[in-house]
Amino acid sequence: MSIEHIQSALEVFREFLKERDLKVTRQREILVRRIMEREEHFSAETLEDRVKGDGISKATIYRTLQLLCECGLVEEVALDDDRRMYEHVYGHDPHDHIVCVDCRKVFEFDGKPVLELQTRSTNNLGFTPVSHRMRIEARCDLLRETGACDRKEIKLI
Amino acid sequence: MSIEHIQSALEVFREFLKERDLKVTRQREILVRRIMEREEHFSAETLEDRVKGDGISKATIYRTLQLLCECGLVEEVALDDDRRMYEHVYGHDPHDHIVCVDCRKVFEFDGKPVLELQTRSTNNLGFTPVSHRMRIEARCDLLRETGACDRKEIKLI
DNA sequence: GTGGCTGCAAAGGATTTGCACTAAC
DNA sequence: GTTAGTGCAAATCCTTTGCAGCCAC
Repeated sequence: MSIEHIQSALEVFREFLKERDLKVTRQREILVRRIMEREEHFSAETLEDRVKGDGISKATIYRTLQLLCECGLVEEVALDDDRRMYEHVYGHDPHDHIVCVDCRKVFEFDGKPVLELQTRSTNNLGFTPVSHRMRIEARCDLLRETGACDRKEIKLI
Repeated sequence: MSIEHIQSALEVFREFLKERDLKVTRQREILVRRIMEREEHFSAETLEDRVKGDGISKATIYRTLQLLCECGLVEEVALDDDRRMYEHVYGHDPHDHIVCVDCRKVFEFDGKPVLELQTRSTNNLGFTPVSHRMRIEARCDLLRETGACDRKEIKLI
């Protein structure tokens, strides 16, 4: 993500904090930068690695992640059943994830069909849709054979 | 679930155990019965409640749940982010879940469209589909207004 | 100066594990 | 009799929390 985009994400977060009478701290700014500068899924632990040397405690990381989710810059993703995983969604198109059961790599695919399905399923039943969480488990064997690998591919952890 | 269905689920489990040279124990049989006799999502903890008085330890519950998932009688469902939730899928049509963000009730909806989407998305990208996990969050306000509530509705926990 | 924020360490809660004993087969 | 299963308690792992001092505003 470009420096300008990171700046504007930071601006969004500052605005959010101001609205709630919360403070813009050194730690919060560093965390936003470190999150935005990489297109990579992360956990509290891997985020801790990214800010190693910046003197930010684990507790602050967890607390800031909550704020970033409420603010909408970050979302929790259903990649792992043992720990919470996150991604920043600032300027991203909606998408969902495929996890390869063999190599554990994570792939993103177009989320519009899922969103349509979400709208249809809920409306038909008398709900107002809010959000969804989805993960497809699959094998990437065919993918590797054909080598037709032009989509976004992200290695988990 | 009728007594005959429970019996046949038990038979499936016994067969699975035999294939792996594992033993059919009192605890395992009781757990299968208690799970099958209710159409209700459950966690290790609520299952512990269901077998209260049968003298089955927490450790055995966790260990048996793993076996039942491998065996295919039970599946983990993405209902809660804080604990593992399960349902038995023996003789059930494929379905996914809507959780109301207000009242936390859980509703099931037809899973065929999601399965089709799973097949399409993975095949297009060169994967072999395995499974998926999905939860839609929504508000059941409209549903309550219209009272058109003829679908399966399950209260969580 | 006030009120929120941070770091630390301790607490919490779900799940797993080591081990001696018990029970299927 | 052999091998796996069980119960118990301890351990593990992720996440949250209490609190005293610190820093943004």
